[in-house]
Amino acid sequence: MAKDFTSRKENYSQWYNELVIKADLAENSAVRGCMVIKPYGYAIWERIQSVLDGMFKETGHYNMYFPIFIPKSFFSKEASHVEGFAKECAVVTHYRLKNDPNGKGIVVDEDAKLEEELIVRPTSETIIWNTYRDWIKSYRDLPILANQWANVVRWEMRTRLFLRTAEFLWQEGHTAHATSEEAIKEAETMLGVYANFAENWMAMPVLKGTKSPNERFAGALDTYCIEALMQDGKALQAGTSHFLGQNFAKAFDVKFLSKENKLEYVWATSWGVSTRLLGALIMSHSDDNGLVLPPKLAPIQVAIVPIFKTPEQLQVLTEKLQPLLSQLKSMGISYKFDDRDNFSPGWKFSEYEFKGVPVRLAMGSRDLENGTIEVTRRDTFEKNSMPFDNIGEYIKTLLDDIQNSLFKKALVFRDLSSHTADTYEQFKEILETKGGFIYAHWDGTPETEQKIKEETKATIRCIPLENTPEIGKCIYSGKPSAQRVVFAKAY
RNA sequence: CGGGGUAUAGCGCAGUCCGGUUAGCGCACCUGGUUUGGGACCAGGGGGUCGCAGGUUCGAAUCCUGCUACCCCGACCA
Repeated sequence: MAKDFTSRKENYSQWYNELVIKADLAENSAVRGCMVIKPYGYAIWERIQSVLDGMFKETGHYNMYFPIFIPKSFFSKEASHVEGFAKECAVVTHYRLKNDPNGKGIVVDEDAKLEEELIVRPTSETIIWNTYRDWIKSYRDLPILANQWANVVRWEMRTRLFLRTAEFLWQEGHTAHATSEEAIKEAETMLGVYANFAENWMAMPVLKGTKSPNERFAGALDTYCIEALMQDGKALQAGTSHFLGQNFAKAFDVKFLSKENKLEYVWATSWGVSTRLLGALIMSHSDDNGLVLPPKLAPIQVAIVPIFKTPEQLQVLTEKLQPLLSQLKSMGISYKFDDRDNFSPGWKFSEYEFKGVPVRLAMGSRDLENGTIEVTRRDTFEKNSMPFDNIGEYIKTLLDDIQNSLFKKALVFRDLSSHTADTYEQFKEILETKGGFIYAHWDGTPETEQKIKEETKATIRCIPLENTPEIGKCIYSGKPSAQRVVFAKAY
């Protein structure tokens, strides 16, 4: 196989970029920091959307849509929220252009200045809670379990395809509850949905946990997250779910009359995942030959390449393969029958490898004589000549097998890349030599976390939920600690 | 906003130091032919205000001045 990519181990960033371009997922746009998602990349996003949306509906949620513009005054009502986002907001100040009076081109019409500037949403809590005030009067109006699929804009200084772009696609759930307990349960439920999706669909193991105060969402009382480990030993936050307490209800004056006829503030959550999941998916499984997609999310699960010289030969192969195509269709397996005559079989093989198609079938005159078909799996490159009869059933089990083995492989990698450190020296050495997740004791103060971040670039990725309490001493300050937390360098 | 770099065909680049015919190469594209079981080959062809503006010169992609855009490393990234 020809090496078309920079090796993962030599230059991870470059490998990642080449992969995204070559697999035809996305490219940089003419607009700084923004990305063009190409049809193949978008097809994967649509798979992610459809599975997640189904999970949301199953847990009682529904969709809605709010404006992309948020009046500046809304934005400043929750103090820590505005502080968290102020530095990366795009602002609309005018609503009209005009021809340049001095000659060429077009200029902003200064007469068309907005009385109040509009913020292009970096997230929608404020505009949604401003509306919830009108929707919620009684405990009978609760809960609201709403979600929105949308784009948001965060004006980042430096961007990377899928991982951090100035504009990105995501879903944001915004729920309203009568009690604190119910809201916390909601935040935890949605974290569970995300973890389930990551592990069982993306084949990507994740740690579930809560964020330290430093890393918490601006305006939240508690932030739950799932953290995944990439192949270069850096962590990636793959999804978050926030318990917002009554912060937004108080900021937007959202109150309801309880059963007891008492006026109370509403409890809130918000939760989201973005096109960053595509970045996570790419980095979790891909190799030096291109993308590797888990079958459950692959837009094309099986590529079928007939090998022919003449139209007549293609005709024979097409007829022979037709029952298999029907069978795959009836089994709900997505396939592409690639009978293009302007590309050689070798070209097609490479293309499906770049694109991470889990299973490739090839059939030519030799197979016709022998009653066989060639089956190649993308994750291991294992290639077998199989009897053509009943190949459909075999493919079904093979796809399941690939899905499972991708998860297992990623899990083994994560376990091998997880370490414990008991001293600061040990901690720094692991960071430099191995990377990965480091379980270490922390005294619980933002100051210590900040110091460690400044000195090592590692941050607390999460305080794991499934963790046995263990008394110890903070690696930095030596003060007592009740459990280990997970440190890593992060994207 | 600091430090470094780049700008030449759709993409990737050479040519610039040391000015001199008609600006070149690979990929892609078009035509014809031979090919097709791991990115085929041959022949022919189309495509360029050399980032922008000024200057020096008989002559500028090349030298000088100014500007602009983009990339990389930092700062930023709930």
